[in-house]
Amino acid sequence: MLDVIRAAGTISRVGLINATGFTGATISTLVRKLIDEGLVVETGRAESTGGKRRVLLQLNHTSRYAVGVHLDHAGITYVLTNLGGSVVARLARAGAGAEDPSTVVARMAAEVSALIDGVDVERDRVLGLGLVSPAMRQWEGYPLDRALEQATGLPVVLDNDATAAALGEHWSGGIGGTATSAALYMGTGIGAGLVINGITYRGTSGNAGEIGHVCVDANGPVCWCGGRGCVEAVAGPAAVVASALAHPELRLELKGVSVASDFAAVSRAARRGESAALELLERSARYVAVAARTLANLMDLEVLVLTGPGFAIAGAVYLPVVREELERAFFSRAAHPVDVRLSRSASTAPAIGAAALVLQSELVPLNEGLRLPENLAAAEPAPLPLP
Amino acid sequence: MLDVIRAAGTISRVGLINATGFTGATISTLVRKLIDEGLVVETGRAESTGGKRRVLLQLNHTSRYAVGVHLDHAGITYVLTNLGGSVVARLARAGAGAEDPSTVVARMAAEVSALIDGVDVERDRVLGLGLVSPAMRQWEGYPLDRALEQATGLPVVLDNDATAAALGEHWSGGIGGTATSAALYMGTGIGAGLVINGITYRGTSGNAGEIGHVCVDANGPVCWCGGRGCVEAVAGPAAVVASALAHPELRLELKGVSVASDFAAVSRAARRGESAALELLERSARYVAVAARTLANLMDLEVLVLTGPGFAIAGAVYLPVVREELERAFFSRAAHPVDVRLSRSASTAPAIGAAALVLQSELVPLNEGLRLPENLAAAEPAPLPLP
DNA sequence: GCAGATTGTTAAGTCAATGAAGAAAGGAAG
DNA sequence: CTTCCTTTCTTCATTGACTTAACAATCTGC
Repeated sequence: MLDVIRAAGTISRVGLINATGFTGATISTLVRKLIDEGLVVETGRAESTGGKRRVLLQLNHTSRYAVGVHLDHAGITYVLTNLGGSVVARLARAGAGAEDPSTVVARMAAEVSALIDGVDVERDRVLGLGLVSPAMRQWEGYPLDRALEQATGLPVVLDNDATAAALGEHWSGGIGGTATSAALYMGTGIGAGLVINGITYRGTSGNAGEIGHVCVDANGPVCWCGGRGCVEAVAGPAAVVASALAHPELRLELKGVSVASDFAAVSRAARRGESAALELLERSARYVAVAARTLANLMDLEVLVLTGPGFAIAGAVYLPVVREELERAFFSRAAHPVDVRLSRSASTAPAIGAAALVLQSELVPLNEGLRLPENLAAAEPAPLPLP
Repeated sequence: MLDVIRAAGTISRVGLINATGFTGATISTLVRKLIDEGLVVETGRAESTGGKRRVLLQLNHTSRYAVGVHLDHAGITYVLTNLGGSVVARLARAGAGAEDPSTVVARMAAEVSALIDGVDVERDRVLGLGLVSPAMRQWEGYPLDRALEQATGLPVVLDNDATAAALGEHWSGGIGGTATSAALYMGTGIGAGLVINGITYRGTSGNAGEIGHVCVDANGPVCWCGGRGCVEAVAGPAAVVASALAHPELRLELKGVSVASDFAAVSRAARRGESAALELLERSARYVAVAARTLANLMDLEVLVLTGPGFAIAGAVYLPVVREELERAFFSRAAHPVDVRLSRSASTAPAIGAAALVLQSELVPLNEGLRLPENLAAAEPAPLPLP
């Protein structure tokens, strides 16, 4: 319901009737409830279609907020977004380093407070805190979400970068009401987040969208995952950096500090016009494009967004290549195109996506999503034969 | 609800409470309704867990039936299945050939009647007719489903082979209650059907699961779809047959009659021990396995079933190769394995799947499935500024 | 045979959504 | 301006799915 209003931007009650299939009566009461809660406002009138003019509705963007946190090796990024997913405050601080978990949590809580107070948003308008973090090194077993919940007093939602980014694009990226979209995320590796009918698809063990290990060359080099020719091994950021280091003409300031910073260095070199660097990126782009086509064919995608720090810096190289591949070879292109776009906020996508997770989880009732996994095989005692 | 009973095989009311999350009261009334309708029967008691013993429930397999029809170039296959998806009658007849659509429909109606009457099943216990057919040549525009509905007096459901086969395996293949499963279907080409949480995923334009055009070699030969190195172009049945025809040692009785029969000939040769034929199939299997890994990684699959006429005859070659690939290189194998199996009824899978479509559509209420695609962008007149 | 545990049913209440009826707002023809 | 029609939006009684609470029915163990 809210998702439909969000997708449309501006819509009337009659528009909602058509979009949702509910009856006028239902829409009427539902909309009034949303208006009473302050989530929706009436913003104007449409031209008449022969009778009474329609009243137009919009999300009340300033009625609720969400905090998104991207915890990474390099640093911690905080954003505060409004109901529309727009960033209203931003903060970047040092990463966790070797600090003690509880110390970091305390610091994060303080920094979140600073973020919220800095723009004078009332605390009770903040719905919660979304957190995106890589599989954390020595934090094994530490209940990060519980601790943060305690320390900040906000509900905490956890997820991975690609899934969060996909939801962030769905929520705020102007994707509209498309049924199936995906976000290609390039950070240290390559991942994909999948959004189907407005809800994220995570798969059996939360690893859906592992596009990094899609095979693009059955006879290619062996990947650490056990397969051959995975995109990540052939064309991921680490592979690009490795090629650059091995390249005779490319003696950049690559010191193997981190994959992310070295990949950025290669991208800068390409932008400066160094053809060797550009070639490396274009080669990578061709493989990534092939993996994107594979994904689009399997899921019958409508929208694909390139996002994450990797595409923030090198998106200009990748976008045309991926777009061309899908225009030329997407299987269902006769039925519909795949809209390939570059995120407008690729570098902060994880943090924004983390905030979107909160908006989604707090505002979309469960029954509008997919049902919970059914815990079958519930202990059943042995059956006895009938008398 | 019915799906949970089906998945469990035998389950008590308390088991249903745990599996569905509903309360005892709800289960009680719901189960009584199902028993009154004859869909479910009480079949025994479980051992006590300290108090009253649980009453065990099962689907009443003989209470309802469904007809599945596979309309193909080679012939028409009919099956009648019971509520459990087991075949109780089977019929194979000549294909449509160049006959007039209305003639074929009349013949099909007669053959369906013969099928049902042959095993003395009451007509009103037959829920409907599922139909699987390839994109039909000159039948363009003919309302096949409506005509069949008229001629047989049964509700008709249409779908494609791979999707139907996947649902058939989900319903009757002993897959149980797994959340995500897929069927790899090999007929004239290669396709995949996806079942997520018991409902089929079709994608934006009904083309989801187009695994035939997953890329397994970014530098491979150009496929008719526009891409390079698609599995179907590199290792599909047609590619295997083409290699066999070009092979110097393999002068089989291949006359290029049809891909299906020629692929079967190659498979028979391999089974006879002709090493050249076996090598061709094993090469194909390696590529198919790689595509299967790609699919499993993207969807985070739990179960993958090989089915369709292609695997019916050559499954023994493909199964171990696919299984090995997924055991060795499936990304999430640490979290859970992918159960790869060969369908027990691979050759009739489309027909059985067609029947399963009926069981699903007639018995699983809409609200338990995914919601309908929302037709957004409903004509909205131009907005006027606020006064 | 009785206490305590467990299973299953019934009855009353809640909540989301609906259909039917009407109120409110506008346009067009006289 | 009045009358009539269309369209939008609301109100209200009803339905259906589900829940809580109380109770009835079985079974085990002592």
